[in-house]
Amino acid sequence: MIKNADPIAALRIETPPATLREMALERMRRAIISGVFEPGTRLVERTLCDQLGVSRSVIREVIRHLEAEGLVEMLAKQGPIVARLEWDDARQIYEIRAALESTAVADCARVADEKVKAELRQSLNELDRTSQQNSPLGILDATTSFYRTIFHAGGHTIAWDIVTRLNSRISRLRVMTLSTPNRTTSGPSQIREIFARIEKNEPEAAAAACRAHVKAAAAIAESIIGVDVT
Amino acid sequence: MIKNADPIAALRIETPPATLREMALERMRRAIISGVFEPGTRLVERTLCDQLGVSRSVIREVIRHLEAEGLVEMLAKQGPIVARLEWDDARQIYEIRAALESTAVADCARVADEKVKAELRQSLNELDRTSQQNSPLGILDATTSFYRTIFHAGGHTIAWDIVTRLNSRISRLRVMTLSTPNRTTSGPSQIREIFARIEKNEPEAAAAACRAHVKAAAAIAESIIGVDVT
DNA sequence: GCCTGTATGATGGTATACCATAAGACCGAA
DNA sequence: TTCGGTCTTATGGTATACCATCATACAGGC
Repeated sequence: MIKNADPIAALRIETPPATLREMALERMRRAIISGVFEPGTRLVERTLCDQLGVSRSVIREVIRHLEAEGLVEMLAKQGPIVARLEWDDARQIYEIRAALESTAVADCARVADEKVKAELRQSLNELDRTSQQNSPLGILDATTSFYRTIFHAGGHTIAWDIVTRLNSRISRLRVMTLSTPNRTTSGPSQIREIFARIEKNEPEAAAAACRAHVKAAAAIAESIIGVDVT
Repeated sequence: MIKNADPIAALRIETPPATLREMALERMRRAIISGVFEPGTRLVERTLCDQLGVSRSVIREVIRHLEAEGLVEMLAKQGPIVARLEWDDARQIYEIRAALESTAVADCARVADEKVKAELRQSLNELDRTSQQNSPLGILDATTSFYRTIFHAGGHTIAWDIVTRLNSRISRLRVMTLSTPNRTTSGPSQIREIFARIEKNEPEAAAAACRAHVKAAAAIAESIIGVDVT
């Protein structure tokens, strides 16, 4: 690391990112993603004020943010609700993920050095651990960190933002997908395949493996929710 | 069209989308995209209140939305500024566009019927007209409508949202790119190539043409702003 | 009994008031 | 002249007040 090349920068006092709004945003987002608020649930502003202990200004600004993220929908004359997810949207999201992730994986395979590979290996171990424990949330975290490493290694920070946002929109679906019995075993093996190709620096093969992985996830998702999930 | 199969639906009174916030959002977005507010410009809330004639609540919620869109950055303890665009970000955006647009183009080429092709042809005519007039903004509109048709024909509505949002972040760059002399001629010809492949329903060739088009745009953009645009 | 009109309460849209803080101007002393 | 301190003010963060509107419930007439 070359971090201490600039010791002066290290002196900077970190401003606590602790505006009420940011905290509320984080809580709300997690609440929606983790399913505390079901899709379609009305988000009554004054109620949220009580629940989060902040004023309506804060709540409303948070809702604007979540709206732009696609996690919240505004019904005219009725206010915000947790966005519903139609299968067609989910299908598209999986397609986009396939495109972005396979591109990132390929680039990662091109440039991956030992350091990156070590990080990936660590995520894989975490993945093994969590999938043996049959912990969907843990698997999700491990998978996330695996892909985060890949995207950042290839310099795809913006694509990573997009993927993160898309994933939050299908989070419930992902958890359900991960709970599928055969997924618990096939998922990790597919990810291992991606890593194997990256390790050998084979961009095309890695990308193909990645596309297969996403495609499999999409297929399982479709089989679970079939036509629509409200 | 089977529209009048349900004449009752036609009775529905369209709710005017006219909340102050939505109007303000639209104005602000256009102002930023069209360059009325330069990148880095501070967006002082009270000033905007006067300029738009609305209250701070509205302005702040609009800023939250634009922040989530990536058009506005928040500086801690300083407030919002118009997002700056680093070349690396622009580079990534062009890459993502290449991935999403080529996928959409390929799908469009697979399913395009006469109706879609007619729409595309119309956009192309518009493109010719505007590029002869040397009107960058007109060219942008025509190109946008060309791609919108493509994305919607293939059912890529979410990808279209993403691309739209990404494009707004590099809008200034796009206008500058379009003003380049050789771009004025090469751009339309590349788009015509894409259309020609779609017309013949050749997905692979269409996608390749699309990638070439985006790549060329990115190259010109890079040559213009080189290392960074603040 | 059902339909219609009305009243009331809940809710979102909008505006404004208050506060803490940080940046900049100003001033005085070494 | 320059450094340090203080004061002012601009600004964002937060809370609250007010209003228009919509949904629900209820009452009355056919």
